[in-house]
Amino acid sequence: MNSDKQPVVTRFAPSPTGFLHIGGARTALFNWLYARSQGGKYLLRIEDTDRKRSSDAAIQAILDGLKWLGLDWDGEVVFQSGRQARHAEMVEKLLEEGNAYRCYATPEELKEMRESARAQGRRQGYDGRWRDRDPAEAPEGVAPAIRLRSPNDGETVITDQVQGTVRVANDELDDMILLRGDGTPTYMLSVVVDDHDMGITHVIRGDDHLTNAFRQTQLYQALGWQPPVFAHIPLIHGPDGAKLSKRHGALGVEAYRDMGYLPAALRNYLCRLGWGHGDDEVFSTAQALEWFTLEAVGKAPARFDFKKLENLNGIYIRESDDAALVENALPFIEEKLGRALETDERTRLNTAMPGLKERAKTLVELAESALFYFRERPLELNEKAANLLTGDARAMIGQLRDVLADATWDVDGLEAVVRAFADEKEMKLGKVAQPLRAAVTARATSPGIFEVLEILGRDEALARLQDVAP
RNA sequence: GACCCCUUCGUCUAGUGGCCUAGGACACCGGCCUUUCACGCCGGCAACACGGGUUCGAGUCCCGUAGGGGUCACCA
Repeated sequence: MNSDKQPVVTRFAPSPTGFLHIGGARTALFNWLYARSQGGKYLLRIEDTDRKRSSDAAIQAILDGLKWLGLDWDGEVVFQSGRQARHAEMVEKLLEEGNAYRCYATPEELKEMRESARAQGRRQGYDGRWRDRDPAEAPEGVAPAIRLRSPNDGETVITDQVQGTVRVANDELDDMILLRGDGTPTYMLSVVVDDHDMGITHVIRGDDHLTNAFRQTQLYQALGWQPPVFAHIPLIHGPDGAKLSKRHGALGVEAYRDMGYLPAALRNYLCRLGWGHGDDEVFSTAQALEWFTLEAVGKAPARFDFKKLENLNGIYIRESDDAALVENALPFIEEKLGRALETDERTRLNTAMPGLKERAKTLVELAESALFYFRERPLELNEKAANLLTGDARAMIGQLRDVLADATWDVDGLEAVVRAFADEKEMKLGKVAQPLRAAVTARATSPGIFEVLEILGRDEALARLQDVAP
């Protein structure tokens, strides 16, 4: 597909003003998928040009989030803040060639400009008042910003891999600031210079950047550089249909981790948001790698649906192997329990896992449902369990305990005894099994009760029965 | 407001002019299985925003309308 061209290089370029939110995670995923599927490189660049709004904690959260998601990047992380000299150098070149100019307009002036433009219903933006003005007229003591002298005629066209051909009239675009009055580079300048210097061939990002792409294209042209291939992917929206952002309901990926979602499930789900491969719903990352193309990315924004993620996560949990699930669920269990699990308890957890994982959609649910195995007697009954253990039921449990004491302690042996007991009492199995479950697990739902009894062990199980018997 | 983008079941989507009386998945509602809850299986509900064209034929192409979204900083 790309055989006669240079190798693909993509990048994910978050600004460290907060955690890695779900939209960013998907952008990273798509960049990663595209680069990896093309045999190219996927780089990471932290856009910390605005030092005031950036934080080390945010940088760490982003790195951690990407690692947790399994989106490993090539090479060293590039910090944009470390490249300011290079950015300024390019502006110098632009200035020399007459493609940029100094602008002495004050913030107040600019504000006025915007307000009157809005009032008159005109395009908002800088009016170019210093574009051709003699620098000799520069006011005293004002540090100028440097603006790009962008074309006023014609149009700028982008051939976007997702959005198609998009064009805008050049007079819609004002002269953007490249270097602030204090000499620091703006985002527009930095991205272009960095993407160029890093050899980025494909810029895949949220389509909230689509309009930026026009300005950036003009900058590329002024610099005499070949613009990268653009692919603006639609945003992820919240349930209300509005852009999901840090200040609008978006959660950091660590929140998904804490809610007990598996990285593989989240990757799979994110793939299905805006991209698809026919009717395929559940597929591995390896398969996504085989199938992924930018062409198949849709143009319409998608809403985030927790129910579907949850369903997918349940599938991944069921398909996970027991040992891995023990590792993954352990932190959740220990946190709820308030203590670490002993070695033999971990073994028990592993043994119980097939029954547990069948009915959990998240690691949190999995942990919750496993707790009864490790709680200490006497168990605190939840409401439903308490309702099950009526006076009659407790009396029955007392008798059942005695017959159970002589049972062969495995699933078959236990089931045989309980069924015989129910027959003898002329009770339906459920009438016996439910109180039994309540007594042993302190809940009304659990894995198969005979399996639970076996895993719990004779002594512990009988003691728990004794606890609720009259 | 200006510019740009979008529009198939509640949600994610398949669909690239005839295979569509529109398919799948999640959710929802029934049923089966069953010691509970899940799982699994079976069945059901449910959509081409609207209006004009083009065409023998339109969910698919064109135009318009409506609705939604994004962007308009010396933020990124």
